Amino acid sequence: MFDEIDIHILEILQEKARIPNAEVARQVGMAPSAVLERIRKLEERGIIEGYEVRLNPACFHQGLSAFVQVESDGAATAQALAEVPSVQEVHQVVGPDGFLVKLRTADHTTLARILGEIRALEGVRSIRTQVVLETVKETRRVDLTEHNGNGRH
Amino acid sequence: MFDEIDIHILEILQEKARIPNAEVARQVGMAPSAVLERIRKLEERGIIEGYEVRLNPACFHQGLSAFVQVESDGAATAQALAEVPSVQEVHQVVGPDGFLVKLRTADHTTLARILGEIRALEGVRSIRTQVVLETVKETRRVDLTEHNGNGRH
DNA sequence: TGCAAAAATGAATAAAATTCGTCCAGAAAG
DNA sequence: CTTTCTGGACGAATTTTATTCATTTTTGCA
Repeated sequence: MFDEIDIHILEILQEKARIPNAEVARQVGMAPSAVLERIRKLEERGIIEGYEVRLNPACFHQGLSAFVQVESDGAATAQALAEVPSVQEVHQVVGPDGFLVKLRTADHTTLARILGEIRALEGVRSIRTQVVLETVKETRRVDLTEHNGNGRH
Repeated sequence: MFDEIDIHILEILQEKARIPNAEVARQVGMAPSAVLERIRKLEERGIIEGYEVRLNPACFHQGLSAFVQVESDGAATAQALAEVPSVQEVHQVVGPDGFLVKLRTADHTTLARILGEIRALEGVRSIRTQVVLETVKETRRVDLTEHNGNGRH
């Protein structure tokens, strides 16, 4: 599905996505047009899903994170959870009808309100909340180092 | 710290970060040079932390997610957890010396191995694992809609 | 080996990034 | 009430990129 040059390109983009294509070409030692072609194909194949800006949450009154274990009747709840503002992630986990929800709010007051909303959702039996004191690591990077050379998919 | 034009710019970049600056300028109805200036200042102030490519984890043998509750002696463990490959997030949570770890692996076999590694870390008393069956929502976007107009910080 | 498909190249052109002198509006100072 | 100062925004000029495409090179495979 991709070779070591693609991996190299992806590493560069993973480091700094808003970089000119010509600069990527320089770093991988290829013509800009060839690199452009490769990137386009990576996008077409869905290997690259998109490009995003990483914002500092604290600058937008979103400094408080929490995880909520939601025990619920069924999968219908997932959609409702996903639509709650401040909810960033909803994962269905193996076990007793559980969802794990990650959310971001401004402060404890807002958190309390959001938790109230979640508890009131149709089908929610109980919730257990874990407030984040400090985030030690938070990345979404994919480890590409082990993909050098092979790359079948 | 930023005004409604900055918000507009950030919304555009949040949607699609690898977009030409000239196009952003068009959308906000300003000169490209002015938009460039604003984006640079947002970067300098740390409001924009960076730009990243979003890759499809399934294409890189990272299709299985799990959350691990780690009960540990102290904060020293956090760093060790953060350094484990596959660990994407480490959060210190309020409660009995707990860390919440999010990780990504290829399959159950690899997961089992990683869990073994974590259990063996210095200071780790016990772990509880929740395997993700399905991820319903997963975003890192900041909700900018309520920041229109004010923007003090 | 040799063919066909895929990928890379390099040149040409259109578009974008970047720089910078100028201008304007609001704030602060006189 | 004017003057001065300051921060943005503008837009022209220049450098750099993006993009296209015809041509060449490489690759996979019969």
